[in-house]
Amino acid sequence: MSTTKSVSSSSEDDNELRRGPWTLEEDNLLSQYIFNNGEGRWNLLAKRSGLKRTGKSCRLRWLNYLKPDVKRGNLTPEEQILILELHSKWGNRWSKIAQHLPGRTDNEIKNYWRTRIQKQARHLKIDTDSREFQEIVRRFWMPRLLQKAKESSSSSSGMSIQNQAIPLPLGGVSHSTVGTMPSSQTPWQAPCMNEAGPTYSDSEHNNGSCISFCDSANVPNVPQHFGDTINQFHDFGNFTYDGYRENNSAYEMDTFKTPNARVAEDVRYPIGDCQMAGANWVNNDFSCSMWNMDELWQFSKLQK
DNA sequence: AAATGACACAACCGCCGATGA
DNA sequence: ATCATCGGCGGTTGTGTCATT
Repeated sequence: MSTTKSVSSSSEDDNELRRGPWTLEEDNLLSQYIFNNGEGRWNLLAKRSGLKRTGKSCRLRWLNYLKPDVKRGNLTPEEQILILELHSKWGNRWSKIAQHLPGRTDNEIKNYWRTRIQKQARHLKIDTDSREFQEIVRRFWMPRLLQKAKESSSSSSGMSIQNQAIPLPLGGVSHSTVGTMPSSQTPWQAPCMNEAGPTYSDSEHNNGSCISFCDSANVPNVPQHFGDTINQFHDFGNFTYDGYRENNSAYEMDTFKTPNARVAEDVRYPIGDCQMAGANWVNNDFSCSMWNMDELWQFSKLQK
C-alpha cells in the first residue's frame, strides 16, 4: 500500500519507516541502544539502532514514555496546582512548565490542560485566557486542590503521593502501570519492557525526585517553586492569598479589585460552603470532576 | 449485547532556532 | 554569509478504552 509519502523515489528507507504505536520490540531496542550509547543524536540513533523510525519519533518515545524518570499515573493535586499557576504565568509554554514538575512531560501536561482544564472552560462557555476563568480557577479550583492535597497528605502518613497514585482507568499497554520509577539515571539500568510498559527493579527507586507531600508546610522533596506555591496558598480558607503576588501572574491579588470580583464578594463566595468533602465535586479521580458544575455556572454568571 | 459517544493519552506534524559545515 | 541538519516545541490528530444508551 503506497502512501503519498512513500512513493517518493528519493530514499527507499522512507518507504520502510514505521509509524503509529510502538511495539514491545521497538521499545526494547530503543531502550537498549540508549543504555549502551546514551541519549541524543536521534537521527543517528534511528539509523544505527535498527529501528525503522525517524529520529524525532525515537526521541519522543524516549522522552515521553521510556525514560526512567518519567512518572506515570494521575497528576497529584499539588502538581495540578502548579500547572495552573505556571500556566497563568507562562501560558502554553509546556516544556517550561514541565521543567517544574519532575517526571512529568510537556506532552502530559499539555494533554491535561486540553482534556481537563479546557473541557471545563468549554462547558462554562468561557475562554481559558479570560479573566472569568482565572477567577474561577482562583476561587474554586485552587482551594479545592489545596484541600485535596491536605487531605491526601494527612491520610498518607508520610507515604509518597506517587505511591498512592491511582492507576489510570485505561487498560492499554501504555497506561496500566503506575510503577515507581528511578529517580535518577545514575546508575542507570535499562528497563525491562513488558506488556505493562517499562519496569524497574524497585529497590532504591522510592525516593529522590518523586514528590513526597507529607505536609503542605513541610515539603522537603518538592522543588522550590512548588513549595512556594503551596505556602502561598496555605491560607486559602478565607481567600487571603497574601504573598501570592508574582510579577506577570494572572492570579495576582489585584484581580480582586475588579468590578467582577466585587460582585463575587457580594455573594460571599459561593465556595464558602463548598462542601469540600461533598461527593459532587470530588471523587477518586478528582481531576476529572473537580467541581460542582452548578456552582460554577452560578459563579461564572456572576462574573459576566 | 451492541452501538455510539466521550474521554485520555500517545504519536505525528510543521515550524523555528541553534549549530556546524 | 549561506545552507543543511538536527533537536525542541506547541498544535493537532489518531486510537484504544470506558461509559452510556
